[in-house]
Amino acid sequence: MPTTVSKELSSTAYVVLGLLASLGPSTPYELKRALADSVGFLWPFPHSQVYAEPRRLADRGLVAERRERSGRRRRIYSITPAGRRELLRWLRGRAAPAPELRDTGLLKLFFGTGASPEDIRRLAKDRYESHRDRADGYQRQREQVAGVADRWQLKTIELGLRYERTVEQFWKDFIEELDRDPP
Amino acid sequence: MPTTVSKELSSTAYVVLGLLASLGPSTPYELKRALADSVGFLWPFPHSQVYAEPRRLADRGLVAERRERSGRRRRIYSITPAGRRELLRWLRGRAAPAPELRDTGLLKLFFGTGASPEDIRRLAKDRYESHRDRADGYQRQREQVAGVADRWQLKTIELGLRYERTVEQFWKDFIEELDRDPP
DNA sequence: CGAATCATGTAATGGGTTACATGATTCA
DNA sequence: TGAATCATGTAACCCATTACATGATTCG
Repeated sequence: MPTTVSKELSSTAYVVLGLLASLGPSTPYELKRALADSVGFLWPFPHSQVYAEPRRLADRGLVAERRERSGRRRRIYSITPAGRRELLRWLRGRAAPAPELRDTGLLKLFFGTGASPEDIRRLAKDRYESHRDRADGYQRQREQVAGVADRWQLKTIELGLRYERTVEQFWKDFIEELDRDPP
Repeated sequence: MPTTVSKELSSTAYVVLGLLASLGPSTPYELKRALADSVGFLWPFPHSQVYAEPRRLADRGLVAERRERSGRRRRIYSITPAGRRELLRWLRGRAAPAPELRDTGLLKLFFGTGASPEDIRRLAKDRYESHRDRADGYQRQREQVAGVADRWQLKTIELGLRYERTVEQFWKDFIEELDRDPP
């Protein structure tokens, strides 16, 4: 059971480590819940991962696994000292280059010459509404957690909000441009 | 060799289809080049994929493969009528929900309570510069391709630019906030 | 008490990333 | 002509997604 870290862990792994560090010992299901109403908006993953990832981390000695003694015998994971060290090391290290946009709506626009003007218009409208709704969602979320979340977490929500508003505005402007200057 | 599409293709697949549709018959390496200076900023993938993906598409009958007769016998791919139909179908369909942020810098900020104030400051500075440089890159790219790219492609670059400026501004504001109100 | 829904997990598949490898060309 | 760099490809591994499955609980 080597505690040496062969290569950089996945971001999902750090999410799990981070959650375990702040929640204390947790079952996979508790991780899933915590994910849903905290980092989930930033780094979501399906619930199968909250079973797989802690197991991988346990193999590296970064979390410890024990079982309930009672009926269900659920697995309970807790972060180890080595896990805390690794989390901190990651936190202090340089962030990987920011990801590209990877927005399928934009991708469609890029190949838009193949589509009809109505298709483009539908796409724009669809994207506009979708980002507007998400921005509204962030705004509500920010109000809801204003009391409980810490300063840094609030900041991340703020960037989410700014991002969605930017994209919303982009599609809005684009629609108006289409009206002024139809293709 | 069934031309029926069992399930939705990956976005990477549509990038390849779209490129083949606009470039005409191409070798994997030509695809790689085209990717690098067009959609690459939107949907990048490593060059191993420009070999793997056309093969997958060929299995579905969406592209045709032939080999050079000369020395290298390189593979040359071209989009088939079925491929064009599929590309168009995708273009006209609803876009998948926009992706989450998935920004590792933001992720570190989220777990920032574990780090020291200096760590946070370093992170902010690093992210600020990185997004600023990328925004500058988009601006140059927009000027360079202003003549050749079509209207929709220019639009996608514009969103890239707006996005990067938004994030740049976020980290800039954040740094100033840290100065005003140190943690 | 029966049906939803929540809770809890495993299996299979496939795509993406990384690493490995080796021809060709260019150009100092 | 030798060293970079470009061109071209394959292999292996890992992780994420999807689908499958079945206990528990709630609640009408």
